Amino acid sequence: MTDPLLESVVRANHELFMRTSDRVTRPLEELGLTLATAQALWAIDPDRPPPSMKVLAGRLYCNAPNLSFVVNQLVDRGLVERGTDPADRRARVAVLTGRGREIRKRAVDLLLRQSPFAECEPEELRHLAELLEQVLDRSAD
Amino acid sequence: MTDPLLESVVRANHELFMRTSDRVTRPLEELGLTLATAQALWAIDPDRPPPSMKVLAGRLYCNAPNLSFVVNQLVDRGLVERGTDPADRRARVAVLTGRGREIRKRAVDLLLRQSPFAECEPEELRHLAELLEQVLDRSAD
DNA sequence: GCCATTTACTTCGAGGCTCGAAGCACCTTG
DNA sequence: CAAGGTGCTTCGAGCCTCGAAGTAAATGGC
Repeated sequence: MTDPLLESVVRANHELFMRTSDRVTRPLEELGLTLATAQALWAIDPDRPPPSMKVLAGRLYCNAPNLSFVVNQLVDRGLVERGTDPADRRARVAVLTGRGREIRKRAVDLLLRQSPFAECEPEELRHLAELLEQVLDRSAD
Repeated sequence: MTDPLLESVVRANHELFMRTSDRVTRPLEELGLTLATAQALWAIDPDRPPPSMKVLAGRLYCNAPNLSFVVNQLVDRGLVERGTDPADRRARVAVLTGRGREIRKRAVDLLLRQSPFAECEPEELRHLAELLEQVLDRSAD
């Protein structure tokens, strides 16, 4: 009752993720980052309004205490500052510092270059992007 | 210098993995598994000769001590037994027990059903499988 | 055949990640 | 204004991961 095609796709998805993680762990250390902090940094787009803790936790599929822990690491490293949302004074937002923007740029660049997808032709990438985004949209909660 | 298409693909791949992990953690607990032990179990194909610790560690992108720890959990739960490779008596192999085969089947089934890819049309799956396997092969070490 | 080296694995200890429970501050509803 | 809900943090426990060190077996040089 298991679809071999589905199994192949899911396995490939997992393996591509793990392979990238494996390749990237060492170089990230030189930026003072772990995989968890790098992903959190990636999730803070400097060109958009700073996200609240709740929004960030949603993006990273983790819960509030975990996110608090990770953001603390970024704050300790001077990459992020906590702000207060004036519209809802309960909410804290994560704001990138100048150094945060710089390190984020380097971390994302590293993640992309080390990914097996980096060797794809533009045509393949276009195709993959379309298919994967479609799957993501369709499974949106 | 960052390719938006590449970024989109890498991000989608990561997100699909994390979303699956998130959905699957609770149900796996009912099988007595964590994500780490489930992945290890998945990596032991009952229809192939039992893999050595070294081979398993390679498949899971982890190092030897980590794998030892994870396999110990599977042994403690009665899902795996350690054997000795007669061709190289240094090497230990991971052999699924009867219960191991049963739980593995259920765990893999769960992983596939909960994956966002489960909602794909056969045509999409075929397409994705082809593209992703190609990326994997091309980046093989 | 013997000893040094290499390989496969395990144990141990430290540190990072993740989570539930509990508590605080603020918002919202009546 | 009171009661309940929401957003976040702290705390403690458990799991995951890794490097260092140690054991057993295979390999290579002599």
